[in-house]
Amino acid sequence: MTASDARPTLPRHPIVPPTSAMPIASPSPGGPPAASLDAPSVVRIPELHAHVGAVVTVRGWITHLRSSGKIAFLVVRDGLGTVQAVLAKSDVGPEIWDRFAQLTQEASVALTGVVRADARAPGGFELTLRDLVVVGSSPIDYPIQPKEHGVDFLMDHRHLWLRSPRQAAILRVRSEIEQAIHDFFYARGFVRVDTPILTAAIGERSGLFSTEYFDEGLAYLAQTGQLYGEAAAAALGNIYTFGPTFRAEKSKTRRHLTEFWMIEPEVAFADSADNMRLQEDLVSYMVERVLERRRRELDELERDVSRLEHVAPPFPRIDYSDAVATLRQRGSTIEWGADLGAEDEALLVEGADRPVFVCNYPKEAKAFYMKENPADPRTVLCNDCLAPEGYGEIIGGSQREDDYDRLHARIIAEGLPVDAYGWYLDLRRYGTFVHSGFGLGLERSVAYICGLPHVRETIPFARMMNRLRP
RNA sequence: UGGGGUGUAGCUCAAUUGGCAGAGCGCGCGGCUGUUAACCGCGAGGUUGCAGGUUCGAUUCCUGCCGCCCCAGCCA
Repeated sequence: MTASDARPTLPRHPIVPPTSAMPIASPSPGGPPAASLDAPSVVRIPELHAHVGAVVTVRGWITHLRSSGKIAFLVVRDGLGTVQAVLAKSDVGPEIWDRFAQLTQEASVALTGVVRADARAPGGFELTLRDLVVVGSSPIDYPIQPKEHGVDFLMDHRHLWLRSPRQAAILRVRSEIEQAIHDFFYARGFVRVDTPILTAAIGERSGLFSTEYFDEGLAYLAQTGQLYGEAAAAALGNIYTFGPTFRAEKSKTRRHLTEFWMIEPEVAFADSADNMRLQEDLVSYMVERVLERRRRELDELERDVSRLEHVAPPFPRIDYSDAVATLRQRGSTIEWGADLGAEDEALLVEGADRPVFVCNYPKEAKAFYMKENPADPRTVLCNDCLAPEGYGEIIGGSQREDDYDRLHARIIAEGLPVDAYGWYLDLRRYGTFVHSGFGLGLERSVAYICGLPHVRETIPFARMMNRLRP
């Protein structure tokens, strides 16, 4: 089975403007923002520049307070941006001045004032206050200060940590990547298929979470939607799944979560080479979208974007056997047949300016459903996609075994319960077809693109061995 | 699960050979009309992770346990 070399191009026209904050229409039904003190329009902070000279209201949370006797500064965050407001005692009278004195970090407020361009203000614009209303007060013990904190403390206060600019930037990039993935597949005619989270024992065999399931015994939280995706590919041609997945492995590393999000495309009549082309196109598009639309967030994260700008097809392809030879030359003690260790992966990708494919691993190192390599039956038709800068595996993919007898034999050889795989084997009985797919780890991809040291910051509320709350 | 590290004020961290428990930030009070993690003065704030041992005396040395971090394995 060969694939066309022609690659469909994605539509370049953005679906939404490439800004970090969408313009929000004025809630006043009368039309354009009014500059009247009687009816100040509510404005989102990124839009303030369009209201210079007008009286507007900004609603948000206090992030910082500074007072200098008769003049005061407060910084407010509305979720889309931050702006400094200035309060002069002589301008507002004692009542509002007293209200300022009672403000605390993270109190929610409505600030009304005149928008002014001022070089002394962070961001270039500020609000000269005329009125200040406390919407929700905040006790003085808000735990997160504008200073360094330890990771454990921050994770314990994750529900509040999210409010910090860095964390908000990460979540914006994550959302952009998710949207880019949907747009990528939609443009190529893929159908999104949602696969079950509660399953009977099936799929890969390492740690599974279980729960009681009525009279059916134990149900397991899905580790992959792939097998279901294969069934859907025979119905729809090109599909992808996008959802949470669960691993009860006792992994404590910067690359592991017990609950993470995975994108699993499955393509009918695609071989392993087609599969890798799809992977490099997808990863490149994700990076491109973030570079194009989330520059501000990458700046906030101090990401070295030059490390992302070369990410484009084709990615280098290294055969597993060649990789082992290269690694041994560079001093690794790896033996043919073993999976690549983290150190080996780093060594292989060293100096690469884009992700690298390692192809066709030994059969013993990989899952039962991967298709035997006709050119070297010791190996299977598969690939890992290794991100540079030490981020490691962000994708694992393979061509699937489409021969009934071989698949049946592999299930037996692995000691898996054949009964449970009856429906999966059916896919090879009723019109078997060459097909391939892969699993892309969302959190690892976000960590790579954002340049983060640990996946725990790439998801709003990380689930790890020792972390179930908040 | 294995290897390495770490645990002291709300937070981030000091504490000499085993000898009075400290600083910065935050918080309270006072001062200051352009601050940028503002600044200046005063003040409150401690079961030194837990249990035991050595010692005249333990934050410091020893044993056990617990939490967390990093690395490895499993994987995305």
